[in-house]
Amino acid sequence: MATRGRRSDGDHIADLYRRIYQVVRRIPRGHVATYGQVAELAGIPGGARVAGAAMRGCPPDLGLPWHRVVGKRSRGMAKVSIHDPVGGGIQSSMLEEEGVIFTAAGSIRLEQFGWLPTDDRPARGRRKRR
DNA sequence: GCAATGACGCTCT
DNA sequence: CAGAGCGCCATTG
Repeated sequence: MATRGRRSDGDHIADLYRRIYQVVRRIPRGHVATYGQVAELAGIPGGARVAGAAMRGCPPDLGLPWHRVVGKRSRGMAKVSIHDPVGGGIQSSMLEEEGVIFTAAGSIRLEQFGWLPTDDRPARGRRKRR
């Protein structure tokens, strides 16, 4: 599928999607990232929609923390963009459980819970111990 | 290969 | 701060 038809059997999902899942997986608990951020880190600048499409078909087998991915509504403010009333409720509950606080309007302050992809990579071989 | 769709993003009103 | 419109990218039919 997907015009490239490389992997005939199994196939599953495009390698690009896999990269997106990998990015979502590295989001620290208690923080949230936007689709645009995930897409850019995955190698798709401006492909926020693609990240969403990938999340929509997120395989539960990977235990992907998709609930940490939110839609950037305004500068410094994000909100759950899931169209599913049930899934959206689950995501809010999960985030709240992780310590994320929602405003009265149901938005999240990125300046407080926004994930900053900077600290990662101790370089000196010193692995960060979680 | 073209047309339509979508868990988005930014700007203007 | 909230709502509506247009644009961007990849997948699917």
